[in-house]
Amino acid sequence: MRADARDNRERVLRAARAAFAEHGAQASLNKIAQSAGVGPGTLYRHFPTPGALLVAIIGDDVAALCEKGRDLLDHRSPAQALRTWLRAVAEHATAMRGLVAARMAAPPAPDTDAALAACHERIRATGAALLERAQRDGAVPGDIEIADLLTLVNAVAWVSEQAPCDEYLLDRLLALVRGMEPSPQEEET
Amino acid sequence: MRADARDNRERVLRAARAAFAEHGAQASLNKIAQSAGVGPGTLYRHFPTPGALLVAIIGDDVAALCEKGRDLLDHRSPAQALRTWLRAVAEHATAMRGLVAARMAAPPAPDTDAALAACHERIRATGAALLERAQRDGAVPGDIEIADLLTLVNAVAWVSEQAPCDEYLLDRLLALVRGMEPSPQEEET
DNA sequence: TGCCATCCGGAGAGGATCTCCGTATTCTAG
DNA sequence: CTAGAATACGGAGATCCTCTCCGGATGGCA
Repeated sequence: MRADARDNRERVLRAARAAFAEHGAQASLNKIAQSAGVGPGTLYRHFPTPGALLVAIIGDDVAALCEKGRDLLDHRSPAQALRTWLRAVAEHATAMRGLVAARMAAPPAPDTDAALAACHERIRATGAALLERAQRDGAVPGDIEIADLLTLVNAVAWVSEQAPCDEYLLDRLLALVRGMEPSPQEEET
Repeated sequence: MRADARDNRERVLRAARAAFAEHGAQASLNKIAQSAGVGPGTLYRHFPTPGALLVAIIGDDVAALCEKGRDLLDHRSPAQALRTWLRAVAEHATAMRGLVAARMAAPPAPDTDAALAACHERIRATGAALLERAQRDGAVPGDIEIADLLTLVNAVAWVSEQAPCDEYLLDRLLALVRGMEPSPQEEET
């Protein structure tokens, strides 16, 4: 890749991050290109599909979530570790303001970009380890599947950001999920 | 209202129902007007805001849900009555293909149309009666609030329609909600 | 330094939302 | 029945968005 192309790619990515943080998923790709100082053609050449842009933006965050999940495998309370991690997933999804929700909430469809599917899989595998540990511990019902749990968490994150005026909605909704009931003593890590 | 205006309003409503059923929330209002045989100006005069069109479309369905809720108050199992009704709410939301999700999933914000807020309130009141009955019966934890429960159900409905290939996703996700665990013997009404 | 593969950027097609206002139609009063 | 007033229609058009295409600029290599 040529040096100028690499520069432009970085600038677009920075602009996209800022735009999505401010306007949510309905940020105009046009304006992202404009605020990055490139033409629309350049944006679409670097990121042909919305999924490509999404993966480029959240790739680092996904890695961070997976690492946090690995760390939490050592937590003394498996159930709390799972809850803490799922809450981090939800918060991350909320921070992306619908960008994640629109593309990642549901399980991958057959036509999903391969890179996006890979993100899904990494999150799923991390969550599966935490869930299995909590289930072996007996703290979480055994009939729960990680894919459904993640889908539900994403849905909760999505709906929470529809009501930005209610900052506790996310926590209340998470507490409505089986296996996510907070114990009074426990606090987050 | 003039007779021709009333006719046009009905035609727009029919076209809108069909379009939303086919294309989901992102149906083009332009094409709705076109398929109704009216100009865009006419559509926007009758329904100045998206909320107005939504309320006109789902008004009847909301009434039907409330009536179903009243009927279920006589059901022998309060918990199952609540579950059955919430599933009906979710199915209705799914049938609207994102139209409801986009506008009704979250609690009403201060700037919500009054009519839309009224729909919310009618659903909430119906659900509150069913929930309270189930809670008195001891079958559902007492710390659950109906507004949160409905928000969660709407979120579940929204995410389920993102994955149309998985027809059981809605039921699996609902089963993940506290107080919604199905008992093996019970069946729906 | 000069050439070529690579990349840029903006014009523009196509489509959506929403507004405005001249025109047409319905209703009503005489 | 008719004429005027009130009401409603509808489409042109302003504005924005997505996405494509290609002439021209530019970086990297021999």
